[in-house]
Amino acid sequence: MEEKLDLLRQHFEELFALTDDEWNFVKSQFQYKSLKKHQFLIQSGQSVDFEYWIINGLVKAYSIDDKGKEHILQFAMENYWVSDHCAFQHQEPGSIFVDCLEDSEFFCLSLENREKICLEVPAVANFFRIKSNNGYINLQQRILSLLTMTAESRYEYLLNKLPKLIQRVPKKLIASYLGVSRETLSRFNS
Amino acid sequence: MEEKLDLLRQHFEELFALTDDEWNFVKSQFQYKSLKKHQFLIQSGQSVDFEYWIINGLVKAYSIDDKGKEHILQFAMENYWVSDHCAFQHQEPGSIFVDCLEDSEFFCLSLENREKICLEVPAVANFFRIKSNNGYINLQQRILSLLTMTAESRYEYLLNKLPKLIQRVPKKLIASYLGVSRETLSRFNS
DNA sequence: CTTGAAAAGTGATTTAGGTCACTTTTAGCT
DNA sequence: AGCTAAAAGTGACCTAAATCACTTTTCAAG
Repeated sequence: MEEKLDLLRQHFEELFALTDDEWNFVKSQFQYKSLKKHQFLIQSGQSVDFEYWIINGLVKAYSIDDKGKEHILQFAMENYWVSDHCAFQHQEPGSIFVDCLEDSEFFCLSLENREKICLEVPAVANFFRIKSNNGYINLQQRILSLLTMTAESRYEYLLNKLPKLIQRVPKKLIASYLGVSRETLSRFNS
Repeated sequence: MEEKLDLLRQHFEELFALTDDEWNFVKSQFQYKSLKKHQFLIQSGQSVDFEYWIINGLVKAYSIDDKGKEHILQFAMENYWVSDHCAFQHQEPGSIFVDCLEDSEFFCLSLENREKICLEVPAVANFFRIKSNNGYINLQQRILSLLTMTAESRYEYLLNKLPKLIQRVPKKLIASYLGVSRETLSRFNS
């Protein structure tokens, strides 16, 4: 477990250094969780008590529309953060599902503990500030790609940007992430 | 000018209180800017030296595709923050335009000054952390709406969510924000 | 008030991508 | 290795929305 916590410390310290005292306080606020492929991390309708840092593994976050179709909001793997951020932040029942595409391990942070470490340790507040800002930037680019690009060029773009992800994820899920049908995606490129 | 700065202080203090000393330091890091309708705040290809808090007025942030078509990323009015966040954060030439739909006033914050006040005043770091997180949540919802809803229901949704905005903005810009053609939007509801 | 430009509306036509139905391929599990 | 189920490919057809071309309405500036 200590090595896994070290990975998390490294992750924090990519942006801002922490003293040993600060880190010992910070790490005590996380709890560990492990899930097998196909198990759920978050389910629509249930409370969302944590945001999750992924130690290793791969998950998908998605919503299900009225016709039962799944729409992928995010793929998240090792070193990523994932949650139903909206439900988590407002402490209300979630509206999306997150489940494991591979066996996965997580460090879990409650809202209360997140606010505690952010107020106690300014470096952590700054860490989450920069992380959220980067996340915002990524989503803006995804929105622009949805507004400006054809489904085919969004696919090419993703192939370039995250080639490793494409390997690990069935194409029908990629299709759902891109907002295109499985059949149409299958007719792309060659 | 002091009243305008007071508005900014109130904006910060909606989330975290500041001492007078902190505020005096923070406010000294902003500069004022005023633009008339149709003037540009940010232009594609140019450096993006600031992020902007809008004192009053209304702007649109958009990109232009290869066919010259405009795609609206964001409308921003009083109390909103706007920039080409990607270019600003990475200090590289911008790829979007921001121009004024109405006469507008701004407080401008450089990256250097933002980092300075965030490191100096933890409440400010926490302010931007929460703001970015909320922004992230909003963009996730917009992505979901693009993936799951028809153009018509996105329009109805926007009518409910931001009725005041619809009043202030020509419908062809709303269409561009929703990712639908002007003509198609015009055929909706009635 | 007038007038020129921008915005909005509308019909006709085209098209990207969805849906349905079925086949082929691939990947896990005993 | 053999079997089942999921994933991927493919043809035929359909539809939401784009595009094009034009008219009507609204608005702002002299």
